[in-house]
Order: sequence, then structure tokens, then C-alpha cells
Amino acid sequence: MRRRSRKPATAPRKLPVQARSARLVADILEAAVRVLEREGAQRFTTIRVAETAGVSVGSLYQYFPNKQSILYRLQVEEWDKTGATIDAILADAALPPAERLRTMIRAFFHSECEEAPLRNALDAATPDYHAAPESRAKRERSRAILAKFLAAAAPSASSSQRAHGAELVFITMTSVGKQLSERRPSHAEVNRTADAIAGMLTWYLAQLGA
Amino acid sequence: MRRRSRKPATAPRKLPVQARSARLVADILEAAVRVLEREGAQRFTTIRVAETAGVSVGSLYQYFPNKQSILYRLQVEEWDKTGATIDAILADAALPPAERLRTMIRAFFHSECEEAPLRNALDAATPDYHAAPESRAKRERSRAILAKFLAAAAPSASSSQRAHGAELVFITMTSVGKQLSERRPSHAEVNRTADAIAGMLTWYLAQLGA
DNA sequence: CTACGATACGAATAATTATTCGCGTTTGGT
DNA sequence: ACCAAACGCGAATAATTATTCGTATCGTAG
Repeated sequence: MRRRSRKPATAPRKLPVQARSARLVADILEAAVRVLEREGAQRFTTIRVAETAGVSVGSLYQYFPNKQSILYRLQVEEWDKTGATIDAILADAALPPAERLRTMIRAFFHSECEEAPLRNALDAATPDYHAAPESRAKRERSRAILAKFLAAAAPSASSSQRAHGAELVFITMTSVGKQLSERRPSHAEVNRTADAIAGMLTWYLAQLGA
Repeated sequence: MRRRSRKPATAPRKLPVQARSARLVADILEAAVRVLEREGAQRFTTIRVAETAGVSVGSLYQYFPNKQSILYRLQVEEWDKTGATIDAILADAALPPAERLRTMIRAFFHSECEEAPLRNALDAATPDYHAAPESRAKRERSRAILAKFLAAAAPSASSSQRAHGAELVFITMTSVGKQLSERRPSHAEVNRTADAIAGMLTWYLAQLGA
């Protein structure tokens, strides 16, 4: 447990060029997920990851500069996946805005619940991830997408009202989603909560332009 | 870092009987808070706590069976404090329900933000705290208080609707409060968010009995 | 005052950790 | 077939950790 330097690198130290090393990297990432789910964040260990992947620690360290970088890769992949889903739903002009919001929140909550063990372990293992610039950029993009959506959902609101609205939708959605996922709720319970939250947010947005 | 036994004890191993040992325990708890705030959860260490308190590790272990038990004591104290505040506000019959809810959420959010570094570190250091029976009991009591409040706030709702309402108020309040506290928001921003959340919840509760 | 339990101490122990490095093996182009 | 580079290995290293225990000091009851 050597002290981390001020800026823990996340970039791979060496890129896989042959097929076997590409497979090795893939195996390591897959094993990392399994270790997080089986053992939890506390017991997420380079040795355990290497063992689970069926490779040696030395090999692991040829493509990842440190333990953090493995978690970082997983975190980014995870975020990109759910981000794309959300964007697609919000942009679907065939549905009325309220319906889009409801569908999006349902999808988001279900996604959060499905990946709960992984995400919780990631959060516990990388508590400073939110300060990372890449994470900040991702959230900015999300807020931009939400703001565009609000132009349709609350057309008569001022732009500063819309900014506040986007902020509120974002914080409510993400925080309730996270907390909800920690309770292993039933499918029905997720839908009920999602619909309640979506209803409240819809009311709030309608309010904005009044 | 010996493997934790299946049930990590939280009860003190020995009760302080003389004045100096009572002071020692108090010093340790105070130092624990300082260490969490200064160093974070990752670097929260029995040795560091003892050093900061100006006592030796051995003394620490005479009154705390393990590291967890220190964090557990802090967690319980923290919870009791904000719980009492909330209960008092919700029970104040002099104000209309909507106003009570708004005041309570403002107070809760401000409290969350003030103690953010401590609470975040506690959460990171004791990720399994929510499974503890004592924590479960505390949440039950909160929900009971909320349910009683809902009898005044949504008198025409059925009892199962009220249960859902209490659940929604609880999860929304706690989750948004936690996430909000992680951004070091300004006083005004906290009030704005609290009022928006309180407004949405009030609308939702009014809805319930319609 | 005195003796005994309570208290305090902190070096020692045992476990676990992230990360490195030297050496053997495989690959792919020639 | 040959060889340089890429790859894979895992014991060794150095750091840090929680917790114990033998010993020394203190407080107080009698």
C-alpha cells in the first residue's frame, strides 16, 4: 500500500499490440468486475484481480499503471453506457416531454439497480472520482442534454430557470437512483418510485414557466 | 489488517470507571472526528487516531474492541443529533404542514452540508453500516414520525398511500441531501434546492388524497 | 501509608497490500 | 529458421495495517 502520488495516472502504461495481450487486458477488466461483485471494494486487490483473470500480477502491471486505473476504466465504461441510453430517450421527439422524462427515469433507475453492486463498489473504491476532470466533463454533457430537453418541456421558462430546472432534475434523478439501488427493490417498486419522481419533476417543470 | 470476524463487535470492551479514562475516551472520539476530516476515510487509522488524541494505541484498544467501533459510535451520535432536530420541526403543530416540511428539509440539507466531510468519510469507512440492526431501527423510527406527519399533511389519503408517501419523502430527502452536500453548495443554493424539493413533495402529498 | 486494581504505554506481531524487476517464453516479420 | 521485440511470469520488496501483551505508572479504598 505505497502512498499514492499527487496525480495517480489513469492512462495505460503500455498499449497491447499483439492479440494475446489485448485478450489479457480484456480478461483483466472482466475479472475486475467479478472481483468487485464477489468480494466488494474493500477486498478489491490487484493480486485477486490477476488471479481471477488467470494472469500474473506482473502482466497486469504492464498495461495498468496502478490499481486505480483499472477502476477508472470500469467507471468510465459504465458511465458511457447509461449516458447513451438516457440521451437517446430524451431526444425521441415522437413522445411528449412528460412521457420522455418518465421513460428516461424508469430506464435510469432500472439500470442503476441492475449494476448496483458494481457501482457501489466502484464508488467505495474510488471516492475521489467525482473530482476527476473527465467525470466533470461527462456531467457537463449530461446537463447540456437535459437543458436542451427542457427547451421542449418548459418552453416558457427563462434560460436561468431552465438551468436551475436541469440542475434539479439531474440531482434528484441521480441521487434517488443511487439510494434506491442500495435497497435491492422489486421491479414494481422501482417503477412506482420512478413514476412518482417523474411526476413531481414534471409538475415542477410545468411550474417553471407559469 | 487482520481479517474481521463475522460479527465485528461495536460494544466497548471495557467501561471507563475513573475520571482519566473517561477523558481518554472523549479525547479519542474527538480525535477521530479530526482525523476523518483532515485525512479522509482511507487514512483513518487507529494509530493516527491515538496519536491525534495524544494517547497510545494500547489505551485506545482498552475501550474500543476494534477500529469499526469508533466509527460506529460517531455514526450513531451524528444520526441522533439530526434525527432529533427533524422530529421537533415536524411535530410543531403551530405551522401548516407544507411549511413544516419546507423548514424541515431546509434544516436537514443545511445539517448535511455542514457535516459533509465527516459524514462522507464515515460512509466511506463503514460501507456496511446500513445493514446494522441499530441503523435499521433508527430509520424505522424516522419513517414512523414521517407517517404521523403525513396524517396531517395528506388526511384524505389511504394508509397504504401514506406509507408510500412517507417512503418517497424519506428517500428523496436523504438522497438529495447527501448528494447536495458533496458539492459544497452556497447557503442560497441549499435553500433554493430545499424549497424546490419541498414544493415537489408537497404537491405529491396533496395529490395523494385526490 | 499501602497494596491492588485500573490505567496507560508502545514495541512487537502477524497479516495484507501495491508495485517492481529480472528472467524465461512467445510472436511475427524476414 | 532466426531474432528482436513483445509478452508473461511470480518471488521479492517495502510499506502500512489492526491488534496484542508484557510492563510500568497511577488512583484510591482500607
